[in-house]
Amino acid sequence: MCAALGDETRLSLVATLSGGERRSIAELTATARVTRQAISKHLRVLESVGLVRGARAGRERLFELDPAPMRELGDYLGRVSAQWDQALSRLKALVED
Amino acid sequence: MCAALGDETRLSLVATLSGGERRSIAELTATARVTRQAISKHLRVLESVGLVRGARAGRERLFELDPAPMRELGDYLGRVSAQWDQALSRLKALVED
DNA sequence: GTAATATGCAACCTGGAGGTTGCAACTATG
DNA sequence: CATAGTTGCAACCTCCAGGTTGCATATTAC
Repeated sequence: MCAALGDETRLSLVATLSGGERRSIAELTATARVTRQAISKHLRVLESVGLVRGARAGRERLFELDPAPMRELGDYLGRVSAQWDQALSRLKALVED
Repeated sequence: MCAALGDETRLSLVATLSGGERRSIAELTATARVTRQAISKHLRVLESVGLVRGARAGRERLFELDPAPMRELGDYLGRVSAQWDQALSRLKALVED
């Protein structure tokens, strides 16, 4: 269930899109080492998770990064690290005392 | 390459072991929904990554959590979240301005 | 010694993620 | 309209993590 960014190809897609400009599937394929179909699949996954938005524009389909979930991810990491701090101090207390 | 805690079984193993007491494979299997062999494999993986330590004790093999990598993980999360803060402000600047 | 317990080892099965290929459909351009 | 470019759809392939089963090995209990 590596649902999102565990994959290298997918991560590089997000990295490319984090440039801020909207890219077509063909463009995104150009800089990748896999088939257009593979890219297309990944984009669909990323879109279904909400990390990315795609919209038709003429005969091509332009994708852009959706910053909202990124911000959520930031908050999440913040909360998680806070929990970790607590968990770690508990663990330390348990082990080092 | 879901190397460590992405898996449910493995995560629950760590959770159980975070109780602090050393557990045999049989004990760990008792509370799990999979075979002893599966548990054994998971423990070997966790051991190879350094999250867990196992040592023979008579005819059984007792496993305990190794807190050190957990602490490292905490530090790591801290650093990552810091990087995220920076990345997010850059992203925000890019999008919201 | 013998039986029961706890583990190790090895072969095998399975589902799904990541890729590819081939073809059909739509759009722009001349 | 014909043609080239961009995408969608579907079938197929391969690899491997997670599991299972069966048997061998060690250790304790009797």
